[in-house]
Amino acid sequence: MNERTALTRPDGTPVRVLVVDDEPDIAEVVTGVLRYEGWDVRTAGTGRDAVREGLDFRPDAVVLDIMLPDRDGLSVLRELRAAQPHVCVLFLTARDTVEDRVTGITAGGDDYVTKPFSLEELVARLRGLLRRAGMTRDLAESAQLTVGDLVMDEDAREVTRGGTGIDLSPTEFELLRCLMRNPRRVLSKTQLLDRVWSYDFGGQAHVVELYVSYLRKKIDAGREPMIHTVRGAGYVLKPAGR
Amino acid sequence: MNERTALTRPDGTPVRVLVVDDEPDIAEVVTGVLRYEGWDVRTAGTGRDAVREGLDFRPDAVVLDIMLPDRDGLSVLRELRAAQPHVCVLFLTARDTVEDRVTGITAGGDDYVTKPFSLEELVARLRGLLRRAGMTRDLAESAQLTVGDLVMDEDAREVTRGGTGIDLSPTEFELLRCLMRNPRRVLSKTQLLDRVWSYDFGGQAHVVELYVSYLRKKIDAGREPMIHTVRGAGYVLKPAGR
DNA sequence: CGAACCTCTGAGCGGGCTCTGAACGGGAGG
DNA sequence: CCTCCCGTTCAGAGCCCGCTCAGAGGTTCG
Repeated sequence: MNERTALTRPDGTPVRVLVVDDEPDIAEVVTGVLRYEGWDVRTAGTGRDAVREGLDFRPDAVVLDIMLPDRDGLSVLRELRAAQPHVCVLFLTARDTVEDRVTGITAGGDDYVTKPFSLEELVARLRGLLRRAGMTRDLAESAQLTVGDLVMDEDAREVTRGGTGIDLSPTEFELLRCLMRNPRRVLSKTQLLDRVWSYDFGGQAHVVELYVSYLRKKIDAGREPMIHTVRGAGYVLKPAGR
Repeated sequence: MNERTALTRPDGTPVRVLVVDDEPDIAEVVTGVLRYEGWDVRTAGTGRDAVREGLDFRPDAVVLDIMLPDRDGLSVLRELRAAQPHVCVLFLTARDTVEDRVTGITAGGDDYVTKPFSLEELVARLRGLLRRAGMTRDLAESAQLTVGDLVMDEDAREVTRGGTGIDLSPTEFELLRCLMRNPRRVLSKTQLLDRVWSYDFGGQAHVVELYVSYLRKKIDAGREPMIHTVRGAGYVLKPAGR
């Protein structure tokens, strides 16, 4: 469990998420990372199971693959919504099915990520959904991350240090978000690779080093460093000075 | 929820809307976007259900398909008005039924949109109806949107920046409205497609880029830019300078 | 019936982004 | 002090993303 982001429902119990995907590998890895976030997770591999679990489990949010073996993800959503009108949905889609199948969905506050996705992004999107739907306890829970004088606004996709803006590329942004959500905790290159890069990325840990180097140039440039190397272990982000 | 447009009734409770359409996809997507606006929404698929829900739910406004499987939308309206004389109605009509069926409706204060419609326009029309009917709490709730020195008068369909008028085509206007209602928040091309373009639009996200380009020429021309590209994420509208 | 406008498609271009490979430097341990 | 290895950084290739132009069809309006 990690207390840093203990995201709970208004009644204090953990947020409930139902994960629906027919590929066991994906279902497992998504379930794992959400459990790690401290949420209450159940899994379904078919549309039928999804509906059954939905009625029983009453989740706050559903991670739903659009392509299911037995039926269409959108019809599953309709059925779930009939019982729980306000449930949040994060769709998983293959790249080529994005345009035609997801029409209208993001307008209703729901969202989607395309396979292959990064876990960091999936979690961020899901947190965003829950926050905007007002399903979390902490109403002050804003889209703002702060570590020392470093501030990230996730909605505006803006990062500032000491008030001055910093431009980041998508990968740099994702990497920094991961570090900022785990301040003072050493993250290994493998962990960062698993969270920030897509699960089908075949590359080496060397890329992490490279992007840390990029980040340092933009964030620590001239100032007191916040990103620290722990030799043989990984990287840490700490407020400057301490 | 989005605090930016928390539109509430005089007693502070959310505005109530009844959505009546027999096509599940349309009912779903309309319901979704209205819930996203923070309103209290119920759905009916037939005229009979609509009347029953209307008597029970007592909505402030009704989104009503004129062509229903069991009965005529206008007769449904008559029945609803018998119980609630002042309820607002936004009709959904097919293009070819506009002339004969909806004549006189707008004179009574109600409004209509033709299928296929854009969600941005539907929401705007509905907001307009409620505002003019005095059903919203905030009477200062004007038809005016302001971001920096950029001002949009939704009723007059006029846009000015720094006092000088700007001519926009219908799509450009709708796109800008969407951006102005979400200042400082990055909107993805998919989100913009879903909100600004009709739900049956099969096209690619490339169109959004094109129209953003048009908007920039008219709004940012020569001045300090307000529309910003966030690579890999989407577009943001911000007051100039920040 | 013609003209102006609007919307969308397609193609080309420019540049940012991501990753590979290699060289360099410094720490740790022998 | 030397060596190995880990980490850093540079340079560059390729790709993808976003911007823009030109033009075809459709619609509206005079």
